Amino acid sequence: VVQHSASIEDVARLAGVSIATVSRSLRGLPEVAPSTRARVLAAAAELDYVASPFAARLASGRTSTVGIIVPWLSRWFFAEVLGAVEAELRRASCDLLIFTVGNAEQRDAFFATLPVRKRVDSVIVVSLVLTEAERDALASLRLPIGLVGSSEPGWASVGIDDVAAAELAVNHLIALGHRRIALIGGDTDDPMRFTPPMYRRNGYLNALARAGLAADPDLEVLGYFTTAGGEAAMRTLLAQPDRPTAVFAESDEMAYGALRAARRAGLRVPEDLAIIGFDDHASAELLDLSTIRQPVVELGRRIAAAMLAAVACRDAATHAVTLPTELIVRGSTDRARSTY
Amino acid sequence: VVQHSASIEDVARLAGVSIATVSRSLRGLPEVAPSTRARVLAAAAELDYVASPFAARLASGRTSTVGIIVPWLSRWFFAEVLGAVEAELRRASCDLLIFTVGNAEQRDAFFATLPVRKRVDSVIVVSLVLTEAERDALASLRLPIGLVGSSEPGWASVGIDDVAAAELAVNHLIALGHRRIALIGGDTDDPMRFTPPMYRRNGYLNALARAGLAADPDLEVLGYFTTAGGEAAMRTLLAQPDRPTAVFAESDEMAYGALRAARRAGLRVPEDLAIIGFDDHASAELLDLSTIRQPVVELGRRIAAAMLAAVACRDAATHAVTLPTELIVRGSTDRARSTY
DNA sequence: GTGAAAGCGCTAACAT
DNA sequence: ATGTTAGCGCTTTCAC
Repeated sequence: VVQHSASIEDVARLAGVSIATVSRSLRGLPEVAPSTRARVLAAAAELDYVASPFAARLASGRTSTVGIIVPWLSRWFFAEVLGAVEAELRRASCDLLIFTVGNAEQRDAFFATLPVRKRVDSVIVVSLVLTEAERDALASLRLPIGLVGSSEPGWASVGIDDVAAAELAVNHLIALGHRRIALIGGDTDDPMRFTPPMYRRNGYLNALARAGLAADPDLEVLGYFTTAGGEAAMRTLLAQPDRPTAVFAESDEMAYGALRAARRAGLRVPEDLAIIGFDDHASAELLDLSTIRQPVVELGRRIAAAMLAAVACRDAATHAVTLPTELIVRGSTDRARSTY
Repeated sequence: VVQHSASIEDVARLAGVSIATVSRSLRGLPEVAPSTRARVLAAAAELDYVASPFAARLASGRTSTVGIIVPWLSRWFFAEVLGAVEAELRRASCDLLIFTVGNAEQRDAFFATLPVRKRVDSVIVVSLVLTEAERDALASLRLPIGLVGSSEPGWASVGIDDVAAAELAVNHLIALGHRRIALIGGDTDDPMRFTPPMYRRNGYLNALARAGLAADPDLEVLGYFTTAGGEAAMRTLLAQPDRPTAVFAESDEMAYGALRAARRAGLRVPEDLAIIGFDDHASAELLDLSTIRQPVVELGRRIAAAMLAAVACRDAATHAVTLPTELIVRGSTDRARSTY
């Protein structure tokens, strides 16, 4: 005989109370006599009782789970955010449901069918610029929505100031005396529409303008946010007659590719070519790459907390929070800071 | 008025059938007339109906979710496995519940309370060597269990042959003529007990023995599976009077640290010091690091498929699958293979 | 402070 | 092939 695990009725019987009292005691509701609660807790412990979450969810209408939509799981930034979100939710014993939408097909499928329906009570969207249709689709859920890396009136969001951060990076290059500064970026017309490329490019252009430097379209090359793409982009840049002396890559991974291309071309970094990235990815210190650090874990923690709060109070949590970034100078832009 | 989303009754009414028929039609059960099914499907589409998973789970007793226990989310290997598992489960419209147990406290809490109880119908454990108590705790769930990176009689598992793979790496160094070969490893006595350190160290020792080389305890240093740890370990090794000429690091991330320490010490790689890692981590190619490639995505895909199969048929899926690894020779051991 | 009872929205056994 | 009905295991009013 398969031993059926204890139900609320078993606990009620053992404690000599009704199931309503068991429910109230176990959830810590106020209107229970301390002595009763103690008896119930003891009975529950003795029977090794855990409530069935599905029964509770069905009865209460609350799902105690939040959905999170991410482009990928295995890229550093997303894995880091996800870890922070998971940790924060676990503390509130809330479940996390992950949806990866790494390509257009998955993304369209997600917004067409909205597989979160009837199974989460809030949703977090990471690093996606939403189309109007997508925004409407999410809004139709009538659930609290939290954005990481973008913002929307009426919805909670956390992010960094990508424009200002990119300016910080490019200003650093300018301060070092560079005048021909290239950009290795993402596709601002990408149908997948991630947020960073648009903003970081704007920061790049702002910094140039402010320094009175002309923006040269030849110095903007796509790196597609991959190391291989960054390498190809760098090769393209180095093939030009009037080479840049410095490069701002919109992500560290693209910067790694740029570093490699530079090394393969026999250029010294930073003497012949200065390179700065963006993220402060795990390997950036190792590769002695200057970069912009963003508080990745904090982004995840904050948005998770905001969603928990939003579900708790029906109002709440529609703030847009901007977290600070930091310029990290290493050897790829400044020989004096080199760790070698 | 908040518009309550459609329930199965609404669909039944609109289609002019009973709720049982709706349920059968929507789940694709065989005993429904094609014309009836069409009417139901049309009604469901019109009402934009989605079934409540919680009601279905409560009624059926199946949870359609698998739990996965991982040490961390943000390390490359785990993120990669997780992504593969998620993709495979999503295709079967199965949910994934993640539990990170990155430190002893979390790990103990997990096995003490077993928060998967009543909420998953199978569980995957990634890269943990289970204590007897932990194994018993999991067994007490009476659920299909799947292991990645270890194995257990009666449970499904996928992994690589860590011993053989480590031998492959060390044999490569031996073939290049090295005689003093160091090991940068994980702690085999670590209370967290991850699987790789034990096996990979055994492979290292086997290879030495087979080549008639004496194992020198001074050449074994802990790198704790981090880049910083690997760097510290390498420094320790380089400080010795009779330096090693080659190093096998049990992970690429430790190898990165070793590379850095070597560079800082002014040593040429591979001429003065050959370094080989393990994983074929995303940055390994970039850093021109020789390594052992393991089929990370396939590990995840396989174990997920095994769990789905195990839940479908009550028997099934207790196989231990070993996937092949591959020696990747790059410039860190063999100048001729250098990409620079 | 506690209990009785009516659901929550499905599935599955049984009846037709 | 379809309908009826009894749960699944909780939460939550409403009485007491």
